[in-house]
Amino acid sequence: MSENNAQAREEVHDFIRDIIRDDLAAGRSDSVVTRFPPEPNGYLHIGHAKSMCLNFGVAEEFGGRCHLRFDDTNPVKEEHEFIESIQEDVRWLGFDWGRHLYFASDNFEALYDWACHLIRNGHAYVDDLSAEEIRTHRGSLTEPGKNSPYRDRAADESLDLFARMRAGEFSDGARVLRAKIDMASGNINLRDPVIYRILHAAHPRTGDAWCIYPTYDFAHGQSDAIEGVTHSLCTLEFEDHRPLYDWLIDNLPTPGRPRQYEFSRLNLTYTVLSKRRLTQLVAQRHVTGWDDPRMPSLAGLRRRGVPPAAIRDFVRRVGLTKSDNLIEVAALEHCIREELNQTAARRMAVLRPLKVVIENYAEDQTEELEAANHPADPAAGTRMVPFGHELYIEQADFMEDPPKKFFRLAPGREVRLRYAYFLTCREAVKNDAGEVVELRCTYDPATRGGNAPDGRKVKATIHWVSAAHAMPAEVRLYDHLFARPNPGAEGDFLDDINPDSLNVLEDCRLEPGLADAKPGEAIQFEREGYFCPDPDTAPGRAVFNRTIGLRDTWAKVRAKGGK
RNA sequence: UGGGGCGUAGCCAAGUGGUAAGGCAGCGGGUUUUGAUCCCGCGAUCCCAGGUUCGAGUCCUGGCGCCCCAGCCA
Repeated sequence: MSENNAQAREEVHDFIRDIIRDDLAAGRSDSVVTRFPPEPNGYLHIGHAKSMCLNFGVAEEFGGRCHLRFDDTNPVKEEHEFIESIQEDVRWLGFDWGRHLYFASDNFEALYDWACHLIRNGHAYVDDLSAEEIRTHRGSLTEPGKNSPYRDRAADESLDLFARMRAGEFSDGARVLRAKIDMASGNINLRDPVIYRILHAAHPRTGDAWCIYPTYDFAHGQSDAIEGVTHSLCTLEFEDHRPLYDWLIDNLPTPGRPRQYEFSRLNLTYTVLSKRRLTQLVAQRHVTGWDDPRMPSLAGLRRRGVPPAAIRDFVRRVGLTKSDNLIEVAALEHCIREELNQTAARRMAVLRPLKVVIENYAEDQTEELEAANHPADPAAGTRMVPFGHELYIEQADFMEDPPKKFFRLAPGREVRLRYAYFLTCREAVKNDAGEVVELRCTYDPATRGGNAPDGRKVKATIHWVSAAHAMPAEVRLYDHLFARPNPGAEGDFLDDINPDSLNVLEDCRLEPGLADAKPGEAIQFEREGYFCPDPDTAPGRAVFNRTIGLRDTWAKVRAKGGK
């Protein structure tokens, strides 16, 4: 964490920051104002984190400011729920817009006036063509478009019609306002783009005040200018819009001259990051909601237990360019482990319990053993863990007939119980089905704490929990939501959903101190991974999420045929 | 056959004419009371072909490949 901050303080270099440095040096700007401009039609995801880290990061590095602005120009898709969740997520990621919270809808009146300005100057006209007709007039990628028959109607007539559009005289789609640019342009965005449409829909903020709404192109750059934004940073798909962005600024009496620059969006393997697809996953119940821990949404990552610092670090590491990219989730997972390794307290928890009876440990005896909260950080202190005649260990830590490289418990084998004693397996008790259901073992009282006075070594240390003191819990294990690296690359992305992305373990046994774990608190279950209490936790029902497992080289050895 | 971008290792990514950083993944090895962490070591004819230059990933010319654009979405 402290290391991340130290790195963040070093001067960051990428093409956007180079441009800004140049702008400042050349006097093209004397300050830096950026903005993070979500549309409130869904939850924020890790792709947005890249944009936030850039916009808020740049503002901080250059002593400027970053606004949070909602691009709320399409009432049919936008909802209050999203306005709330987005603010929560931005704060959680660690960013602060101060008093600079804005809405494009705050500018509706100014935008309307500017639209009239355009009409008066012969730069816009009301078109009576239908959506279908406009489309056919637009031409194709290789053929120029045709002028609308209404293109040259008098400014006064357009002004009158536009006022009547606003007054609600026409139905949805009956007319639109178009910028008058060039129907033959190779850039389709310049073929008289629609800048206002009729939408008889209630807006989350302006209610029924309007029935015409500006399009993105007519709201975004102007809002930038009104707010005094100097650098409008967006993703590559808007590169084609920049000539229109500039054209509008050039033809309107805007107070400032914002410049748009584009960078490539983030893509992750085994993940889907388009709002359309994420919305579909939620709506069709493939996940439990936007905050399902398998979702790449910030709400999902938060519930999963991913620390915001890990996300910021990840974004820093993947860099900023204009190249298309598909980053391996392993890179994200590395950042999560790195952060959690430093911050998470250690505890013991048995996920798939196997009962161990210690024959030479008195049935009514109990003792408390000291365990480090973070072996690499003495300042984290220690805690006392109860020990007794019956324990639970991990089923995977015992094999009746172990392969050569298996170091854990087996009949006749001795291992160390972490922070406790050496333990030797004497016998495996089986049920009628032939499954091992209990281990009869003995311990060596001389090895208290985990070291043998005679210098005897063991090849493995395993975790355990006292049966009499254990706290029962449900633990949810997650895997990638998609089974293929690039979901939907061939066919429907829904067909690539991983059927085993969620594995619920209902009968786990936890070290009793875990009853005090706070919601969202990161804890390492030793030898298993990083976990955190889920909000589904209720009195008498503990639920933990596995944020991510520890790296598992044993799994690799096993997979390589070590069997 | 239009317009706009992008091509450096399996995945990201530095490099701005002087002889290919770094991270992730992978593979070896060491330490270890977490098969974790930590530490050490290993990988590139820079999309291709010509050209300019003493010298090219960087400059020029010509190709090839990939991405985005024909919403009254953003």
